[in-house]
Amino acid sequence: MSSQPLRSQTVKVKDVARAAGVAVGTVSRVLNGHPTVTPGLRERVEKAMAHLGYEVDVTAQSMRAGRSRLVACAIRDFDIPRFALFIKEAEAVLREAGYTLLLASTTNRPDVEIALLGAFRRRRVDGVMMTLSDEQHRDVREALSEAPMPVLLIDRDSIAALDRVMADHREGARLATSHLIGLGHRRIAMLVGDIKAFPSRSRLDGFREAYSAAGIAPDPKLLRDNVLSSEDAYRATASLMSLANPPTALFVAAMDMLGGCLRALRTMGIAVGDGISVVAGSDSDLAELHTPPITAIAWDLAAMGRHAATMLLERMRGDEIERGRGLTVPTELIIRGSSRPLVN
Amino acid sequence: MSSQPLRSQTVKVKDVARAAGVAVGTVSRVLNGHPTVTPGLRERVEKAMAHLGYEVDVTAQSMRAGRSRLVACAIRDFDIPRFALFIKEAEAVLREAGYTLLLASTTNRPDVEIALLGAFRRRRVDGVMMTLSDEQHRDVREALSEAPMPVLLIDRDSIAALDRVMADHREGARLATSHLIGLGHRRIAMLVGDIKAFPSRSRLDGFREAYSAAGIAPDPKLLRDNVLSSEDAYRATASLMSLANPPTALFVAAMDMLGGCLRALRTMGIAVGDGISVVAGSDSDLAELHTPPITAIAWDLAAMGRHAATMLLERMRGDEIERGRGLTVPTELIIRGSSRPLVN
DNA sequence: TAGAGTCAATGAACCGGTTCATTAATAGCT
DNA sequence: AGCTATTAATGAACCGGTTCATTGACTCTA
Repeated sequence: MSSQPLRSQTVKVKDVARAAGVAVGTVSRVLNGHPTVTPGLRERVEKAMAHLGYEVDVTAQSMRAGRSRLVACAIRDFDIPRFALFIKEAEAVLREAGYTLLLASTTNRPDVEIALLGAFRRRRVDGVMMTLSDEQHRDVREALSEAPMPVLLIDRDSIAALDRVMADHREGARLATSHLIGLGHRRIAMLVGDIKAFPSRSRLDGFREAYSAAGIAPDPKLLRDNVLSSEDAYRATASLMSLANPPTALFVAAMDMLGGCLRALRTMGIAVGDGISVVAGSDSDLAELHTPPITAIAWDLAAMGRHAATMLLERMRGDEIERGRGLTVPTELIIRGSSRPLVN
Repeated sequence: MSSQPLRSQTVKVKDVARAAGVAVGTVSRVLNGHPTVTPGLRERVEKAMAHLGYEVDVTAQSMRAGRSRLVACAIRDFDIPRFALFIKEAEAVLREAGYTLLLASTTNRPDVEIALLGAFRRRRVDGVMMTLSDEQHRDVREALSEAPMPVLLIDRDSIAALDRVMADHREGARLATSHLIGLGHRRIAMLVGDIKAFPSRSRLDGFREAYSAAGIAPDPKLLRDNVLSSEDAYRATASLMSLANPPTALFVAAMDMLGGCLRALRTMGIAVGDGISVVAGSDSDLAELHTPPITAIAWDLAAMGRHAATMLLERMRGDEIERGRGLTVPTELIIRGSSRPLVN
């Protein structure tokens, strides 16, 4: 105890071994909690490590082991409030299990998705969770099938060989649409995102299912897809409300697009509830606290994040599990004041 | 071109070298774009790499180089909508420069912050950007000063030796408070987060500055600190409005706490604007689209993210720059309908 | 007491790149 | 032609851990 702990920068297992009077193999075994180490020796090694301020070099461990204890998460845009919750919960579960989360944005482009998968395998990432811009894209599917590490899809379903965590958007959309039809609405406009991806596709399915269950048909002119930004939602709403025969209800099914829609209605002087009924495809403070409060579809993104991380951990552990498990989180409709009976 | 590209899994520089009829050193130099390679050889090596499906092992590169091309971002809670924007922009700048972002949540706890710094250095992370729960915490400061990689503080200012990117919360709060005082308000309640951290501390400074500039003193009973969750905001608002002599204006200065506050006001049947003036410390869809719209302080978090990444890149590049640069992003007050003249 | 069996400890080899001292080839100059 | 200067290419050594065949000490049994 005479000297200061040395600069940990340059302390290696070899130095610890020398200080403790053991072989490097023994230090390594102490480091990894291997059981075949005599308690006395273990203590001596641990003392030496503490005294020298030893810190293991994870890059060296990774290179030797061929794995990195890194899990990558690539989503189309993490500037989506609800997605942050997903990531937060997934990160907590992964860190608890000794993994570190690596984050990247795909900007919803197939070429970026492919490039990122390449970057992840070069980094010897142990697992990936990601969204896909287009589930049918050939090159992306090829890149996925060639990936040496397990990949879990976030809110995507069309690759049966992979694990998937989804929300039941179809049921949510069906509930929302039935609710509006039940209130007498027949001309319901729908704003969705990219139909090539699962969430918008299944929302559209649910929408149509509700219509056919009621024995009526939706007006295709009232459908707006590819609504991916606030500005898109603003424009779509404005154009819909400018139609000669405008909709009586607006189902803003794309995630986080309510703001743009409400902005347009306000600009045009259309009152939510009275002038038009509105249902949001995802819940938010805005939906809850708007006047009137907005009826919305809700699901547990925190649970989705936890499930995603847990499933991926099981897969990385190499547990004997069937290939391609799909887990669907339920959706519910929270009825508020923005959806009202149709008055002639 | 007779055979299929081989499994890249096991192709190493050695294999590429053999196939191209060159030494491993040459392959390495081609890989890294080193200039001293004859064009003909370079092409042969590149052909061999493509044919064999060669992929570098980044963990091996990291171990040899002692750096990882990884930048860590640790913030208290990334389930804060505006923060997602910061991360998104920072990630884009970093990826452009060849770095990958590593994400972790500190849950605003010093022990987690210290543990994460340890994990980052063991991973040979090249740079860190992070928030701090308590800028004066001794152990955290020690861990920071011992960090071998550059660290940039996000919205923190008290460690002059480190690079920092901040928002001008003091000025924002001063503007907001002056605005309310100008409208005749004297009993302004303030909800802030943790005073140990820069944002809340400087907001409080700005608040007091506005009061003293007006030659009056705030009522200390109307200050609520440690408002860190929606529930905290709800309770703080409810308790303030239940006072015998309640405030006439509410300055919800903590980030993203407007929802909890509005929920409490709605529950108590107090009308925003008429019953009480409200100013939000951060802008949002909710603030903009509420009825009435909420006066709010805004700043450019995307720019903060870009600046943070850029400054960190400069530091990692080892540019000759002064130690501890601080960059402050301006704040502005967006006046909307929720802040009204005091009527007696 | 000799021999077999058990098990902790050892340390060289290995993971897959990069680096750099050395070698070889070429160009330039007188 | 002969010598030097310049530059490309080589490949062994190295980065810092982990692994595993081997060693050696000790226990147990006959």
